[in-house]
Amino acid sequence: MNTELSSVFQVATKQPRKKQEEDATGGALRADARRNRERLLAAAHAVFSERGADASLGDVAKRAEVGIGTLYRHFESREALLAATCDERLLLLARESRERSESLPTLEALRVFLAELVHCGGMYKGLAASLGIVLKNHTVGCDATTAEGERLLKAAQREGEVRSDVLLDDVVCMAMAISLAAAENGSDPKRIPRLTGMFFDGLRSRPEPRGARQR
Amino acid sequence: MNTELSSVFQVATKQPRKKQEEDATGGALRADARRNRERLLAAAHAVFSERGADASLGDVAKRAEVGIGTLYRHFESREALLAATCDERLLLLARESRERSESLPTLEALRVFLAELVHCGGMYKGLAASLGIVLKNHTVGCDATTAEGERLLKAAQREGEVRSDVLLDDVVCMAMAISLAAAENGSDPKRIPRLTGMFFDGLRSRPEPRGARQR
DNA sequence: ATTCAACCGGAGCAATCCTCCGCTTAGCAA
DNA sequence: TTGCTAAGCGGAGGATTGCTCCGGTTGAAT
Repeated sequence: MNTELSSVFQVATKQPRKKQEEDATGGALRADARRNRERLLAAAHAVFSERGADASLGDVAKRAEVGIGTLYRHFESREALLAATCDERLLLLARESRERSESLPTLEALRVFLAELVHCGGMYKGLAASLGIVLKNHTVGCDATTAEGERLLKAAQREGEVRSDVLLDDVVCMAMAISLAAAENGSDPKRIPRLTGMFFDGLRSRPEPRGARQR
Repeated sequence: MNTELSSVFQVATKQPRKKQEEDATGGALRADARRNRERLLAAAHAVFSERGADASLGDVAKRAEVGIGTLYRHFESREALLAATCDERLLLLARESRERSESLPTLEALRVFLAELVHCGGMYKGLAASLGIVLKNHTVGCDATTAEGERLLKAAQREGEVRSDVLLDDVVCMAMAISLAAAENGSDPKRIPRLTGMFFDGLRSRPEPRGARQR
């Protein structure tokens, strides 16, 4: 939680040794390095898919037919690797959300965004637990998703639809929780929409002062 | 994380070998066994307090001046040990809640219960991540807390104050999430009440039909 | 005092994480 | 082509930790 989801903040993501210019996609790498990076990503996706987000990194390296040292050189930590592995998906999430928000009311766009985030947390078993840390890795996808979330939230708040004191981290955290709950075995399938809905209602600005309504 | 908070359900808690009659408190144990059990609990509390809920169990045994085997004989898993360690606290939580609910409106009692649960999740660093599993251990305290939560929730639902489709697990899960968020370093102190409040608003029955309210 | 089920303890195996450093090679310049 | 060297490779190995197993010990009932 687990493993360690003890301290939930940090920054991470450091490319090979120096000169990473071309951002996290690995642009300025030597040919062999680039090839290995791609192999690692593919292997990671495969292994995480079938064994969960806390699979052995040794297995990932093995599957990529690469030394464990190589894995660690490319990805500083499990979270960095996870972030890189989810990158495309997150990028897509952000892009689609942006498009959607042009034809949807802000609040609705935010709701779908949240639902997608929850869904993303279920990408690999156990991913939800570290989604918070993962999103802090400055990957193209992570940054895009974070930015988009911030944008939607701020907009909804400007429109008076959402409590003004809520932070994006609050939202991310709740998305994690919901993903987590969804992963419980024996959990009924309606739980996700139920929790998402509840959370969303709580997010909204209060229409009436509230005190009223007895019993 | 999770360590490892991958699969979140299970039952656990099995006393020594057989004849545990007197429930989890360890009534029918041999004198030496009982003594060791108590030492382990004290040590566990100490170690978990200073190193977090995912501290090495070897350290716990060492601090208790007991073999690691003894630890595992008494507590089947880390979660069982955690549950036993939190037992008193949970028992108190349940008792106080019950008393409180006699002088408070149900909804308010439920709110305080939730807040207390969140607070309890912060008892040891990293405890929140496994609170769900921990509560599933059939300890006196766990059972009492679960029962009390169920009672309050059901009552609030009967009174029409809370959505009728919500389950206790949903509530526990959200409490975990909030505890978790509170543990982030750099997290502002107002986050807990904010999140608890939001969650609570979401929990409540909707007064209006739904569609209404524009903007 | 005798007996034995219950209990103790820690050696030891297995799984992981992550670092460290000697060897290899891509890619550039002459 | 050849030579050079920084960048990259890879895996041995130290350090943790989890958990099991079993020979030896002891409480307590008779």
